[in-house]
Amino acid sequence: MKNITLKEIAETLGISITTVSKALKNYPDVSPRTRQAVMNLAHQLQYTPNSFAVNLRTQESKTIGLIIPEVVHHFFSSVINGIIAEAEKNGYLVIILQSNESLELEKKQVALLLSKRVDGILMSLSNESNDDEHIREIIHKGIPFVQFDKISKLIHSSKVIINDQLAAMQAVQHLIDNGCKKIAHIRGPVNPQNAIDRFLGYKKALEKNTIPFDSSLVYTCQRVSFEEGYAFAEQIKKEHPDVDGVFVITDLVAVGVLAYFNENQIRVPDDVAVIGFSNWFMSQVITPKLSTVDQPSDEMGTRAFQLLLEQMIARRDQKPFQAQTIELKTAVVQRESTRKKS
Amino acid sequence: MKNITLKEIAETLGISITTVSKALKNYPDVSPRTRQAVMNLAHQLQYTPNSFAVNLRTQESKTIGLIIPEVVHHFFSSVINGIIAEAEKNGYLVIILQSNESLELEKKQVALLLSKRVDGILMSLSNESNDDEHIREIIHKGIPFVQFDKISKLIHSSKVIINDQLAAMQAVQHLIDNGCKKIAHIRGPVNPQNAIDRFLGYKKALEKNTIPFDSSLVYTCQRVSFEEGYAFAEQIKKEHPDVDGVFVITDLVAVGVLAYFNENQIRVPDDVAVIGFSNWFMSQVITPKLSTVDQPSDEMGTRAFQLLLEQMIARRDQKPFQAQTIELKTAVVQRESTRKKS
DNA sequence: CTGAAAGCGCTTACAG
DNA sequence: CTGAAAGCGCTTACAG
Repeated sequence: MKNITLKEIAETLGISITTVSKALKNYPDVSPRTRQAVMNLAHQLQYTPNSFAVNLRTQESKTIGLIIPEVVHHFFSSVINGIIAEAEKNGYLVIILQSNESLELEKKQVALLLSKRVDGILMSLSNESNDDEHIREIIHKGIPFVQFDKISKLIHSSKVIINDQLAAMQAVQHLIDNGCKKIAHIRGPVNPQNAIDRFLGYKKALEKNTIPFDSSLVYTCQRVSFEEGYAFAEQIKKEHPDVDGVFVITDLVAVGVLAYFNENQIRVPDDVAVIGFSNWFMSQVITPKLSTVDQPSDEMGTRAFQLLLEQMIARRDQKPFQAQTIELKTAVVQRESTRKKS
Repeated sequence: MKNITLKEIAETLGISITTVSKALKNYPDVSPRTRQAVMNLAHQLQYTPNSFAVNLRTQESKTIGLIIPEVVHHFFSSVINGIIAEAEKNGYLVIILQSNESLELEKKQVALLLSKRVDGILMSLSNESNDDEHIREIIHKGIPFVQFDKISKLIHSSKVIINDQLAAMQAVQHLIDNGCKKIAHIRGPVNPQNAIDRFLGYKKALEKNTIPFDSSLVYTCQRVSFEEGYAFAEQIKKEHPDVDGVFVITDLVAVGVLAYFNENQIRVPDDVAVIGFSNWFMSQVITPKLSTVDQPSDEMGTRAFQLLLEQMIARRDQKPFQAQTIELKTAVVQRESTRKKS
């Protein structure tokens, strides 16, 4: 089936393409009669503008790119949800790419989006990202760009984040308030800023409560998986049988910890209390229900898109734009895994 | 930063745009020297073709659209994963839209993708979809189209599915083999084909085992949520205290059922066995671990894209194309929620 | 081997 | 109020 063009409408009506175009776009300098005739015919023929031509003419595609480490991930899929909803509301479509936590893939994907000439890019960094060249390229090209969740502090751009350090401090304080004396931390990989910040929050909380920091109580994930949680739980119990609290980088890993404890008759929270991070759905349905730090994922997506939109508009209108950082609120959610009998 | 165009390369080199274009695309009728010079300069200037112009010229965008009921959903997010990986491998980008199980939104999204002139559309129907007009529009326009998972039998297109009826039969047979005599079914909404088929599979399994079908044992979800599972579990126990097995439309709902049973000292599987569907990640970490039907989600995405690609290629080459249906294998996964002591 | 020209389908500054 | 024309940046059939 052929697509209708302005030309066909113009020919049918015996007027010029220019006038048809103007009528359709409600330019004021078209007579009401002509406008009406054009509108009617366009509607009747179900005319839709050829977006390829519009893109070329206007130099925008009303499409943005999103690069995210993983899609099958409760937190990230919720962020995606927020982004695509907000984008659609504003007439934008979203191309989603998954970096799989690989810097190499991430670089390729940035190049891909750049060559596709998306109007803007939203990004959460992969764990391997310690090299910023590809990101600087985005900014250097003047493409609107917003980082969220896993960001690089070294890149000057808009950001939507939480205060990971504070949130982690509160989580660990929560363990301490529940009577924990010897707290292990299963941290994320070495690169990501949020893993670093959560680790620093853990340290600070100990310090504040004059609990000595012991680096042998810190376990570092590579892939941030359920399996690692399980394995580290075992290792913790072997190496430090007297650990009575564990603060875990994210819920998925914490669930692995619980699985090991459950299977080995280690009572949670009585023997060891466990707190996760991110408030994944599964945390409220497992046994025992996992205490965690709630992090507004949907809102993170929404706000990230809004920030990007502001920047895209400023760019189109050739107005200056100030990068902004939005910090979202978090909250400790107490469930069974930390509720010690007192 | 301005983008480099063919024109600039041509002017710098003192040759024509035509020749630059041909050199870059490795046309044979360009002298090696010229080609080399063009290649060098293009590389040096980091030339990337303006995809807007290429799209307009070639009438394709190397972009496909995906409409899916929900993103924050273990099964669907895994399918997305399969799709975007396979698409990227083949040089395609994916625009993702979420219908939120709303027919109205779904229709808008189809129109949006059509007006964006994506090269193809991949779709899993919303629960409300009983009206096919918007889908027929896709096919009528000649846009390559593949349905997966939640399909309409009435639409003639390529499809990637599982045999829901058979899979459900096997799940219920599994309950029967484990000694269940009175089996309830928490089914999906009335519209979706897979909810209908799973229900039919349930009926068939009963029939085959000469267990009388009792419609009061069938409970119908509206939103297919954890909460509904919880509520129906309670209702089942009130209305039919002697039910000893429940087959649930999907794991998320089954987890709700387990939650109610756990909280009310109803022992699973000893008092009631429970089997879900789809093999969500959380099913293996809850207590008791949920038996379910495994459904290859990643592969479903991969195959759906492959089918779409075949059709896109056939269209480009003006070759005929036969719609195909791929049926993927499923398997009952036994875990704790059905392992009765015998 | 090279290049002038047409054309993809729009938008918009400009002339009348 | 209407329209001819230029131009966005490519690709490709065609001529030389």
